[in-house]
Amino acid sequence: MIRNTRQRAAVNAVFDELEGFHSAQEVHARMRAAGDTIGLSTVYRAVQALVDDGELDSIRTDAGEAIYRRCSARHHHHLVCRACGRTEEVEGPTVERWADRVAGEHGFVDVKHTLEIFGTCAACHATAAPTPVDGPARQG
Amino acid sequence: MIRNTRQRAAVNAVFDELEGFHSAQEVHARMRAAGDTIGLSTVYRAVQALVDDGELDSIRTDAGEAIYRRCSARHHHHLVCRACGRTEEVEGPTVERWADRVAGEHGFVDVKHTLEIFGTCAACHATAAPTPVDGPARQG
DNA sequence: GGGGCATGTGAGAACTGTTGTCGACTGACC
DNA sequence: GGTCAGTCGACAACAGTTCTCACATGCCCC
Repeated sequence: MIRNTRQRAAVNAVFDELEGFHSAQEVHARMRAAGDTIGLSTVYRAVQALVDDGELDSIRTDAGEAIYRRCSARHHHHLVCRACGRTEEVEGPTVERWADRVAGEHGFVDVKHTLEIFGTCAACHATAAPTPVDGPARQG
Repeated sequence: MIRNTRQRAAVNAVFDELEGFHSAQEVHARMRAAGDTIGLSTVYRAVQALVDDGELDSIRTDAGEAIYRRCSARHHHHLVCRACGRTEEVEGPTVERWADRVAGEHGFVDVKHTLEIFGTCAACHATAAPTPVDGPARQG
């Protein structure tokens, strides 16, 4: 039996309010700052449950930290500003087809792929800013 | 001044011998097993230096561990078997163009992207095997 | 070839993000 | 309201990585 608890709903609500990707630690800190007494373990559990339910998408930063974002259910990719963390969902049927075809040509089955695009958004390009979300160590 | 040390050359040599992706810990264990007295810190330093030099490519597993592989210099992506860790380099000019175009349409500049394809290779598909290299938590 | 010194090394501590543990709590079903 | 499995929260434990610091050594200059 899966319960609807106050804590889980609260974590869910936080992602409703937030734009872009945020780490579990960040969500925890934000909730504690807002007066919520939720534990860090609970935030991790709630976030993972939401990922399992398909409510959130998770990616890993270059630093190895998992970050999360409320996403649409359909398959898509992310265009992430490495300066402000702003995220756009983008769809690429071309890429899906290409990935499936290439995998098939090499005899691979049960294929999934990860694709994230990192760049500097127009707004941040004008004003140099710090780097909350790291891009890839190397193009690959 | 960057020195040519025995240790750095040894780490480099290990990747010459290895196929597929391997973690720093794994390389360290392998070198120790071979009688080398290299320290773990040194392996991390050497590996990062090689990544900086473009000699190695690094990606993160879903578990957050950084894994490395000797790669060709040109831009490419990886097709990784999640059962045996076998890796194929694949090139996708279609994808490169798509990523640049999409980023451009959203006003993003200085764009880089990560793309990894995870699947089960033909050989492993026949024989169920354990999972040394995790795929993505969710397609994205 | 030898001296000097900046750079690299290695062992282990420290740090960070994440997961596991355990007693207490609580929401759903009766 | 009673029962009990699922959940909570504090904290310990864990894994991967980075930092520290005393010591070693490769390279430049003579």
